[in-house]
Amino acid sequence: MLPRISATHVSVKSFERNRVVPRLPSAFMVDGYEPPIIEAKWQQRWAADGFYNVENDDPRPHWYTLCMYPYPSGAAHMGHVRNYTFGDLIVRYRTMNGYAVLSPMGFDSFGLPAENAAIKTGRHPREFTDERIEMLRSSILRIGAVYDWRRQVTSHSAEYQKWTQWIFLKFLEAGLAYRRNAPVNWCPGCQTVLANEQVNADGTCDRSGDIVEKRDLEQWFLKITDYAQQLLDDLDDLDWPERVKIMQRNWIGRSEGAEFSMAVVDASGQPRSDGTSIKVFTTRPDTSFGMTYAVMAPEHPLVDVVVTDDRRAEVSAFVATARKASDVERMSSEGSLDKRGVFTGSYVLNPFSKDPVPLYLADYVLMGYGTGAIMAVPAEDQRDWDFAKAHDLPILRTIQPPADFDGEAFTGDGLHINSGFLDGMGKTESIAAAIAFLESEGIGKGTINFRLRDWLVSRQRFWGCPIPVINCDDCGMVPVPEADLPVLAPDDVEFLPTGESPLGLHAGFFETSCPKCGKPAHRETDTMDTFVDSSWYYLRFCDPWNTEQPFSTEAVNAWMPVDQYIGGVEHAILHLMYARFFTKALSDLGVAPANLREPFTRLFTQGMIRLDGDKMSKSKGNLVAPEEILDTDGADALRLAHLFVGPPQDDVDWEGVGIDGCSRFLHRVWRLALGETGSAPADRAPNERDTELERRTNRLIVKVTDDYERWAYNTTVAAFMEFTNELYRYVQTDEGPRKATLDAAIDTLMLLMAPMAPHITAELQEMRHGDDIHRLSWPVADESMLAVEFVTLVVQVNGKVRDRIEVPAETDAATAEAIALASEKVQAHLGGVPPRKVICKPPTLVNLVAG
RNA sequence: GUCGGAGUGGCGGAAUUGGCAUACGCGCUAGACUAAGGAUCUAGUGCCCGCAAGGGCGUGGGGGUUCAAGUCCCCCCUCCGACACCA
Repeated sequence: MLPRISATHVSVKSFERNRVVPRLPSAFMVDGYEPPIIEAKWQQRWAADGFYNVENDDPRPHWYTLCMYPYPSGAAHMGHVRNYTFGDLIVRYRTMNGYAVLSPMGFDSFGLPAENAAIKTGRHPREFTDERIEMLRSSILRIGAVYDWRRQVTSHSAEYQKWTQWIFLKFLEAGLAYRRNAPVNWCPGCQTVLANEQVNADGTCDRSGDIVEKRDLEQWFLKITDYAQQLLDDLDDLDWPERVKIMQRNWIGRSEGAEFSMAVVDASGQPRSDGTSIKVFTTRPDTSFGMTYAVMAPEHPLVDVVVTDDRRAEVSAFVATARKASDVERMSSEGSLDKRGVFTGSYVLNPFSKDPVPLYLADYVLMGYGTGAIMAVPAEDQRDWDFAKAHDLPILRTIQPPADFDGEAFTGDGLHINSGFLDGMGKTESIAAAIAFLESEGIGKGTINFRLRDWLVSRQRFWGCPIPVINCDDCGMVPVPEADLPVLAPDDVEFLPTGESPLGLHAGFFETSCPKCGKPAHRETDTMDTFVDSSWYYLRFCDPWNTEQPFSTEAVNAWMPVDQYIGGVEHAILHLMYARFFTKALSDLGVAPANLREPFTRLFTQGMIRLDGDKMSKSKGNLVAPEEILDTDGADALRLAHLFVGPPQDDVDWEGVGIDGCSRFLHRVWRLALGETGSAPADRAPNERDTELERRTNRLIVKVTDDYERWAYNTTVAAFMEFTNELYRYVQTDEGPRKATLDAAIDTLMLLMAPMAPHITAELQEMRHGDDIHRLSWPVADESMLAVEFVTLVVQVNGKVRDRIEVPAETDAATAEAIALASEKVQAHLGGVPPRKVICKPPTLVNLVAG
């Protein structure tokens, strides 16, 4: 019987035509291991028997394993294979350890590719998406991963959209969702707004190549900044990779400082009649005496007020340029700082020195951070230094730099000078004193600033979840009543290559009536960022059948928080931050349980797959398709290869993934388990060699269990190979194997390998014993068999290994020293002189320090 | 620029707590089986000197701590990733 292999790989015609050697299972002719056949068999059985479907009231202890739900891009690629291999082995391992494991799968099914395809082909994105979901689903099945498919969630389904919109309305009601004008990326070629990820690094449009501009448009935001401090604080308790936590901390960007107002004055220090002042934020209020000018962002609302008439023309020109400038131009103007700022003609009064200092506009000050204006202290800030040099502004040191300091701005700590009442103080002390001064003067206070901005969630797109709001000329913005949810995008739409969302052009969707007054009104045509969908899907998995609410608190309590979340490190910031924000907000709104403050207890971020150093992706055209390997070497070999290639968190180069070695190993296991290698087993009392193998078997249980717990899967596979090599030697000895010993060794190996190579172990277990390996319990080592009888005593002279001696494991220090000194090799290196010092770590090491 | 991660044989990597560097696999070499081998089995394989016994060197580079350093400390180099004017 031939294994089922797709015709293109074995047909003689294709062989001759392509002159390519077809990829055949390396050893299928010599043993009965035919992965495509047994894998299909077991996958069908797992799908049919529902063993991995779990109920919320399952009496076993609960465990929730989740892989980040994928965007349905078609057949699975190697990144999926890697991700789901990790997830699946945990599901199977935890199940064998007696847990009820929730392992759901769903699809992040809104997004641009489907919409772009619709524009290209005219097909509705839903059709396209549903098709892709089926492709991905079936190729995930072929990896052998098991899920509770009853719980599948797709973000474009009507039910899911209904609850996404319901949650949005809750946020709106609570003031967590709001609308305001914001600058967005506008592509003049496509006549539409672009998401940041659609803008290339050089500031051009991903699709048309036009230079993207900034435009002000009404946009929807979610108030994640309300949670900035909590999002920062709660990171500490999460069992997450440290680098992800660091990235999140940096993204939140908390900084302590002070905020204070300065009166706008003329050159002589006379305040304006309207009493205008500007507010600045600084982290270094202690350096205020060194402020020799101040700067506002070009977008600052007071620009028009403070600019003097003689400067107006120049300032207006500067503001216009700065606003129009793309990010590219802003960056390329580096080095020409004189052109990146302009004097307003006004001054502000330095409240510390009481001196008037010039007020500038410069594009290095951002409206979106702090107050949009700064005090400039060139002596202690390098950007201010550079700007001061370019504009011939004075520089006054307020901190004494060390004698050997040869830099420009000095940002370190030191004693204050030229600083009035702060003179002689260090940094910490003077910051406190400066804040106290601002407060006593009533012009400022200590404040905390975050870099984190509110989350812009509106997208001018069709293929996303519509924002459930109606705009009425009389009533303004009116939420869609809950009974009318979900608001769904229409089916009969035309996709034009203009880039404009078809929702606004579709009268049936756009034209509606106001739920409040009943007059004609218009639907909101913006849809939500797909990150909104992925911010709560893990909650829906707990209760996917609920038609009354997005999920019940009981169901969520049964599983949340996720015990193990697995995904790519590319989501380290946005997705994980948004999901954490949603969990906290839903908890505060009473939708999620009050005590659920974090969604993901443990996070694992896997490395990327590269090909010759490049990130493997469809757009780069360097994909290695898993299908071919699944058709030949099989899913188990592919899974093992992914696990064996290196530590799970590291990036891997596809070249290094050794399928052949893993396939060969599985064939070896197959032949061993079915007695196709070595001498016939005998029934006998255990001899020394048998007992040693039993000890090794028990040690393997300990080693592998430990490895599973600490994600050291590459060394687990190595241990399996090592053990199998040992068994080969064992069965090939003259006296042959002892049946009971060999069977126990192989049975144990099967159990330990089952989560990683689920098909072959299931098949062999069934052939050997007629039962189902995945329903058996994880093995426990026999403590009495873990002892080691003999160990190698390493003898060093001056730290260099000079001899190795087998000694009983219970050898004590004195004996070890005596044995070491008795070694001829050691004596030769000591040169007959007794050692000056002896370090003894019995029973494995003695280091003799020569005199 | 700032922050983070990494650098070990020809290659992927192992060494969990400062204690035998290079487990396991790939590749390569030799042998066995064979009509044949891109199958299978067995053995060898860090580099240098040496017939061998043995010796020397060796974890990006330089210094240090220690009886002992891939592992700890300081400086430097290279590569990768994230954020990029955040006051």
